[in-house]
Amino acid sequence: MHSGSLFCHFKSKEALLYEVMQKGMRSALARQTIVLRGKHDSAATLRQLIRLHFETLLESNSDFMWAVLYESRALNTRQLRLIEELQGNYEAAWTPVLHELASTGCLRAEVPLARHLIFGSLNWSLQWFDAKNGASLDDLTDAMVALVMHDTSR
Amino acid sequence: MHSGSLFCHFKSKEALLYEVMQKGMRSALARQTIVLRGKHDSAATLRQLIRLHFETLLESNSDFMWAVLYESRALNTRQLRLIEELQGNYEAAWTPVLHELASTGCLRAEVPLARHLIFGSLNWSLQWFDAKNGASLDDLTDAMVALVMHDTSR
Amino acid sequence: MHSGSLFCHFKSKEALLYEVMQKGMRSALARQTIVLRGKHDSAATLRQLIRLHFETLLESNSDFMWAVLYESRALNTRQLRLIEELQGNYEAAWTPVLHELASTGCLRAEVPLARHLIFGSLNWSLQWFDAKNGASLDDLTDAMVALVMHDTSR
Amino acid sequence: MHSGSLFCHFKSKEALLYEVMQKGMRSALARQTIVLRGKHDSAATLRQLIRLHFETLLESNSDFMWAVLYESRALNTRQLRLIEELQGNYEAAWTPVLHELASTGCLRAEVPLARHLIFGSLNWSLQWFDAKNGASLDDLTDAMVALVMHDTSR
DNA sequence: TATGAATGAGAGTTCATTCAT
DNA sequence: AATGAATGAACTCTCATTCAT
Repeated sequence: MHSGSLFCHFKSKEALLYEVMQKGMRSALARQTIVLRGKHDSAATLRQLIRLHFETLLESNSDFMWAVLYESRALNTRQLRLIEELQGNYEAAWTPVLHELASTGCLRAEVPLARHLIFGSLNWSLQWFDAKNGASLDDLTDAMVALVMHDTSR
Repeated sequence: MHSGSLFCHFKSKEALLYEVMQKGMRSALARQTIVLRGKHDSAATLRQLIRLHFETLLESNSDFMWAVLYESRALNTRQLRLIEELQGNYEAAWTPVLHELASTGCLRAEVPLARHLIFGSLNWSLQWFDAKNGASLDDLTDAMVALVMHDTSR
Repeated sequence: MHSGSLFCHFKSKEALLYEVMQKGMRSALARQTIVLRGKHDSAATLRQLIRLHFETLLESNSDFMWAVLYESRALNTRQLRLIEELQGNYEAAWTPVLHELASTGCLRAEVPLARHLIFGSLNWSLQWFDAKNGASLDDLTDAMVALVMHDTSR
Repeated sequence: MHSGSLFCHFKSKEALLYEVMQKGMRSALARQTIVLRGKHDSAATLRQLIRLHFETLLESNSDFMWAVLYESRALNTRQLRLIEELQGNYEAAWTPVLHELASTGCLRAEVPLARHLIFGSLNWSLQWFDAKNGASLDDLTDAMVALVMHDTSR
């Protein structure tokens, strides 16, 4: 692409960034909503949310999450507020699931902090995950579930 | 500071960044080494490592970690290699502790992935932690330990 | 009009500008020539020239004069020379009329300077005249004649 | 001067333009105020105002007037409003002088229109005046006074 | 002939760096 | 060592022009 071509389609670089982030977040929210509509026990739901979030972060068409997580400072105040609202809604949907797991002892940390810590684990994968070699998204999901889901069977 | 003064002390902005990152990482490594020298069971050691890492990330004199985690792309290849080596050493020191915890069933995920996921939880706190209100570093440490350390008493 | 359509009709934006300026100036010259052909005393002729020039400047189909007066720098040398020649012819036609008025004492300034000053008064109206409210072109013409035509009746 | 140097001294090209226009207009207003303070008959005052305005337009350090008259569209709304206020004050100061001359029959056109037409004559000199050859500012002043000041002695 | 996405030269701006003081 | 004006490479953006449809 050449220097001026961007501006046929977007008013500014900022506008492109905003569009990408916003469209991406709406799509991620929509996919997450579908998962949450399915009737499953909360442990299965958490596994699905984790798996979906890894997809949202790491699949080839998911560059927007890098922008959402690391380029927000390039937005203006109004744009930032909307993106943060979308992120807020996305993360808020995890809270009831986490509460249910906490109530049954599967999750052993205060929910608000646990949510931050869990999203940290997931989001940080953008920094080190390499699709070419090493673990698959299923491996990651298994590891994450094993890491934070406590056993209550005994 | 005035615009030209930086260059009395550093060859370039890149050199300053490198100096800050390198000094910070060496100091973090030194403090971590002291913790690891103490004789404790691995559960207590992990708690101390977590607590120390939160300090390294979040205390007022710890801006260097933000640079290490988010500004590495501004370094040249040689500098980057050394910083990554220091980070590698820092994180590698956790591996034996995690292995010991895994062997006793306290840690229920494959160690290499678990380490990445745990560092993700911790490092991500830079994005949301606010010293002014909310949790303390002790709260964070408690939550993190509760989240990933499994109960083996029963 | 759409962005590419202009170039079906003109080689360049400059060519369009030149066409508009040139056509407009030729038409203005033609109308002025008709006025000058009529047999009138020089005072009446000046009034007609002034009135016609206000029309040429300010009527709705007269945007070309704005281009002639303020956009000439966008032309190339050859184009500029022709437009300036047309302007020169247009203004030169006033000289005999002004000389006759000067000879009878109706005009009290050296003709070459007077011509510049008079065209200044007229041309400047493009900057402040508002057809919607305020004076009419007749009002402007009356004011201009009253301003510069001296009384010789006494 | 090189491409970036401007921005050591001004926030933007717009800010430079505004500074130049504003400083220039304030200085022109100050000089005009001094002239108006002197006690003279209105004919002499008008001559002084005309002479001073030609200086303001045409002397070597007077490029700001070109900006005020032809580059205002490059300002933002707030800046434009202040510059137009300064211009308005500058031109308003002529009104009492013109009224006095109109009342004695020296000026034979309605004052508001006469003021516009007179400023047109003067301002237009920027388009054609050449200091190197031809008339002096005194010549211009004489011509302008002769053009519009009517004789009441007879 | 008309369209509108793509082009690229040029303008405006930023910022790390240099340099005279 | 400290200063801050000047530099120039790189970036964002505009707009006249081209071109495939």
